Amino acid sequence: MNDTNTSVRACEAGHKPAVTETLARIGDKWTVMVVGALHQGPMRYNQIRRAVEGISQRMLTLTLKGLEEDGLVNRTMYPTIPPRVDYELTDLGRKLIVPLQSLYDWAVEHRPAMLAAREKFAKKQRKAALRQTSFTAAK
Amino acid sequence: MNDTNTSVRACEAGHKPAVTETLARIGDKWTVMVVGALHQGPMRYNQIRRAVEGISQRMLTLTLKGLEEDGLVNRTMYPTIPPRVDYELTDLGRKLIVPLQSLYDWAVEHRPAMLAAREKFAKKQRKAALRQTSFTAAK
DNA sequence: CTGTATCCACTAAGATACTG
DNA sequence: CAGTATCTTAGTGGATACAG
Repeated sequence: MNDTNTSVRACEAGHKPAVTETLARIGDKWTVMVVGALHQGPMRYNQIRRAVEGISQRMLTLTLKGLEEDGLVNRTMYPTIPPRVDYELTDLGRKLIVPLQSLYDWAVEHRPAMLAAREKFAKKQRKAALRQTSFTAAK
Repeated sequence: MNDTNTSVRACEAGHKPAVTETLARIGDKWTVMVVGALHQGPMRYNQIRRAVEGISQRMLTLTLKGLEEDGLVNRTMYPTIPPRVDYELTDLGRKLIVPLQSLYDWAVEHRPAMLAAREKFAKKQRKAALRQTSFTAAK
């Protein structure tokens, strides 16, 4: 979501910046959730807000602006009273769903393994901590 | 990288937390780059550091610890002098490369479109800004 | 060589209040 | 309804120094 000042010079090799930069946008937590919500069709501001449930106005506005800037969503404003603004995925945005979906699938499929690994890791850490205490016990 | 306190209750529908949580880990900038570097095979600490080029010791250590905790990389320590520590992707980590790759491909393929969209957006913003100045001119 | 610990700057994000 | 503005806080990340 930030400018490309700090992120870009982080890596110089080849076209890796492309991934980094792109991931910085679409890998963002709120971005993913908003795109996910919008997947179902065009939505209004407060509809998205309710769908995502937990996002603040600020973050929703920023996220939508970023997505619009990158041509991933289309913003249509009806200057009626009360005002009405629709957001919908562009072609580009819809294409993004594909890799996002595969990431989603990976997450769903391998989350048990990750949780198990974390359990196991925690146990190893406890044993290591115990070994430490026996050294530092006196103090 | 944070705990699941703020993130989880953000969405309530189905198993969406899985994505959120997982994305928080693997969508991280450094995580992606480290996994990418490790893709080529087992590497030592400073090898990774040089490969990623731009990562600080702190972030590399934190990233590796997170990856190890989630069972994505394997850490092998040889208590020799000087010490030597190898990191390599686990099976789980190698599987992660697949969706990551599709995201990478998406980034490479559609980055031009995104950049173009950003250009176009900037122009629209400039016009809007000009309209503003004519209103606020006096002040 | 492979880390850990401390300090510091920055900014991202939430809460709140206000505008068109 | 759809935002914008501002304040405050918590976390991220870098630099440096030091330890095993």
